Amino acid sequence: MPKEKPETAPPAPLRRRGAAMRQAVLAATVQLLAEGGLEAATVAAVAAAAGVHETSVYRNWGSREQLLREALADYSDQAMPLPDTGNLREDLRRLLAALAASLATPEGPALLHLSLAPQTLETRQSRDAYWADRLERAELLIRRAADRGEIRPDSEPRAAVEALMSPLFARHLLLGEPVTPQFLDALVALVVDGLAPR
Amino acid sequence: MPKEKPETAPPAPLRRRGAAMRQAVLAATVQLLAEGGLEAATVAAVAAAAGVHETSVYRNWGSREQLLREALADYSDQAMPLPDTGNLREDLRRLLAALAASLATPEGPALLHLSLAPQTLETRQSRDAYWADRLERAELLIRRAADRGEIRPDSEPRAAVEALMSPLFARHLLLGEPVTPQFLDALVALVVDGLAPR
DNA sequence: GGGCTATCGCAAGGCGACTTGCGTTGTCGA
DNA sequence: TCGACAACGCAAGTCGCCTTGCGATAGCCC
Repeated sequence: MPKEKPETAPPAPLRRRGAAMRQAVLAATVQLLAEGGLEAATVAAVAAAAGVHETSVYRNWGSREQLLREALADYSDQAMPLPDTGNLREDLRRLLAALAASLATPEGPALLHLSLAPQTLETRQSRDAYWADRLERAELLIRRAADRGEIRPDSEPRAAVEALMSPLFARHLLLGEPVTPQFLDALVALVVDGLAPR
Repeated sequence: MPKEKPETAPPAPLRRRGAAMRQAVLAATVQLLAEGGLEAATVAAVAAAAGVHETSVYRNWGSREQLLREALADYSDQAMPLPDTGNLREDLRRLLAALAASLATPEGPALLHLSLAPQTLETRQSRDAYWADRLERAELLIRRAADRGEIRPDSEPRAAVEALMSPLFARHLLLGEPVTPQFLDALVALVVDGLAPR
């Protein structure tokens, strides 16, 4: 028994079009993704759940990859806060904890895995931009600390950010190890010490 | 014209079996992988190149994933040297440079991508073990430096190793950025400073 | 309200991964 | 040397991803 939004849709339109259809498909995708992970969200399953034909999915998104990408982009964008406590170590701890938490949801690994599937030139560019943006936002924390004189001015924020964030990805993708608070603390301590004035 | 090992194989067996067949398939896999990357190494292509039927591949390896995994494992195992120059910074520089170089070959990304394909419990365990082993070997460099008194004794080698190696993976997998010598230097400098006595 | 067009449903089909049942051939041991 | 059995080839078929051509319809504009 399919759920119906209690809206002004009396007998439910037999054939949804345009934005309504896209919305339905994206919603179905997110739901299947959350329930059964990546492999549950086949195009056929999504189309059936959305009450839409498979062809429409391909016409609107081009491929399964892009469908999942867009569904996840809609869903997980406000996942990286920019704390500003006035203390670099604390800022970094909070940022990384938030990132680790979002990676621990069912959608986190799905987003990661999508990011590394074989790609075309254009999807690869948007992927690169997506992650580069996330790194840049984290760099802000470090630059602010530099402005405060908390760290030495000749440091390389980019290297520090990658040294901090990449291990979280690697633990999920390659090591299969959880990101413990202890590990996070050790990581932050290492990098903050590395940035500190001598 | 197929190459023949100059051995005691007079008219070349029309139907290779056992070890001979496995060898031929693995060799064909590595070659296709190096030539055309992951997507070129389809099961049909590998089987054809090896002069073997597709069915034999599935009977011997179970899946394409495992075939590629085994082919790469055979191929890329002696890729992580353990330098011992007596200087931590130099040791790390060499280790990471070697790792970056091996990731820059056609087989490098293939190995990475295989490592994160959806896995069964057992393949995931062997993958975790594979990478954990590589991290542990790198930890040795840091422990030796600790023994030499080059860094402070209460440091966390594990966090340092992950902070150093993970960015190389992440650049390949998520950022699509090359690992430049400058970046490597900045990374090593950051971590070595973080480990140094105050 | 009637007509037009972009959009959608549908059927058919290709491709690659993977499976299964059966016929065929190597190869090793009696 | 000659079976016998394990190992391979072959054919047919399933499933998921993806494409294409055609007919049907929803929705917007007049």
